[in-house]
Formats: sequence, C-alpha cells, structure tokens
Amino acid sequence: MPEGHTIHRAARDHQKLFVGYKVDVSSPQGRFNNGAKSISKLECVAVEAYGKHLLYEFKNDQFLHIHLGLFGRIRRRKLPIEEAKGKVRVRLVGKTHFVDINGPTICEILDEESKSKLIDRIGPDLLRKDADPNKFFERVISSRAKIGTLLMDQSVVAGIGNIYRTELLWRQKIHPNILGKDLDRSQLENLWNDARALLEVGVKRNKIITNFKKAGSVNADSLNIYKKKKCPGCMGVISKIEISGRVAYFCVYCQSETS
DNA sequence: TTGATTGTTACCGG
DNA sequence: TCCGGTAACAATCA
Repeated sequence: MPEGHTIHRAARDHQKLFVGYKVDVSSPQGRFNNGAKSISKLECVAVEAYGKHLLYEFKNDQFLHIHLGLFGRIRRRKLPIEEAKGKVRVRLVGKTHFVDINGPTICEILDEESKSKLIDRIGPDLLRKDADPNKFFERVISSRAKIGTLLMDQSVVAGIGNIYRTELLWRQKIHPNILGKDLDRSQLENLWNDARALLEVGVKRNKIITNFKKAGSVNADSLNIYKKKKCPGCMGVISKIEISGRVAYFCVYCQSETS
C-alpha cells in the first residue's frame, strides 16, 4: 500500500490526534516484533515519518516504530472503539480517535539508541525539510548499480516506491537500466526535484498523481505508464522489466538506454 | 485456490 | 566492498 507520501500524511494527521495526550498502545494479537510490552497511558510527544518509517515518541524516550511493508494499512476512526477489522496488530487509542494498523512488517517498541540507529541508515527523505540532496547525488554518481535499483534503495533516497520509480524515470526520460555513475548532475537534480514535488502532491491529495492533464481530456488518468500498454508521449508500446525484484515499466522510445 | 501486490532484510555467490 | 538474486515475512482481494 504505502509509498512515502502515505506515511508522511499519517504522521501529520496522527500528530494532531495524539501529541499532548496520553495514548494507549496495544497489540491485540500480542505480536510486537521484539516482544516488547505495550505502552500504556504515556504521553505522546511527537509523531514523525522518516521515509516509509513511522515513529511515535512517548515520554521516557520510548518509541513505537511502524513499517507498513507491502500490505500494511492504517485505519483511523472516531471513538467509541469498534471491533477490529481483519488482523489488527497495533491499536492506538487517543482522546477522540483510535487508529488500527493492519499488516505492518515492523511494529516494535524502541529506545532512544535503537531509534537513532534506525534513522542513521535511512537516506535523505524527499519529504523532510532537513533532507540533504547532495547525499543522494553522491551515492548515485559513485554507484555501478542501475538507477532503477538506486531509486528503490531507501538508504540512497527515502520515500520512493515502485510506482513513483516507474513514473519518475518516464517523466525524466531516463531508462531504468542506466547506471548511477553514467548520469550527470543535472539529471539527478531534476529527478530529486520532480520526486519531491510528486510526493508532496501525493501527501496533499492522498493519491499518487504523476499525470496532470485536465480531466475530460483523452488521457485523464492520474498515472502515465505504470501498468499501462501505451506511452502517452509517443503512443508506442510500454515494456516491462524486473529490477530489484519488482516490475518496472518504461518506454523504449522516450527513455533511451544511452544517457 | 492461485496469483498479484504502492516493501524490506538477511544471506549467499560472483 | 559492491551488486544481483533468492527466500522469508506481512494481509487482502479478484
């Protein structure tokens, strides 16, 4: 379900719901990853997103760390509590609302030290003001890996997932198989700026939108080529390849393999 | 029942 | 050390 925009949107929303209040955190199925106990009635002092990781900070330097993985979902409802839908692994109960989290790959309680370690291994996050794009440029330019792989590597740049990868590379006319070291600085700056702009739209609209043609026109879809057959640019056939275990789409004509 | 899916990590081999 | 490939884990739906 999530790319970076989903997590940042949740962080902003949950900040309003939980910060300053005592929140009950429990795992209805008793399944925190590291076996830690629930957090009970501790004041929530911050909710932050780092890439696709969601961190709730409580008093006494306790952190609830959530990663939704491929299938995770977040449901937010007004109190009173309703019966859990599906397999709820984490439930947060605040003053006015409760939040159920289904299917995360990670749901664990961290201390300050392990939280710092986590943040250290996450690359610059497109949606954070403190992100340093130079770290992204340097990693890519010195790498022999494909740009299609690097964009999905969250230690290189945080927030991009499989759909944005395809759409970004198409918008910038870059073939996913081009190696990082073969790209130039301006291409990387364009990638960074476009990625950030697209993710910000995603946060605002709660939807991945990479095609901004007016509704009513022939190509009014919100995506350009992801899972599509025809390139809206040249009307050519869209190709598929697997890169880092996920399917990437590209246009042979618009995205040249030689940079 | 099978396959696909907006993700990540550990481990191994080259 | 870097890079690619594979398996494991998570949950739901068509």
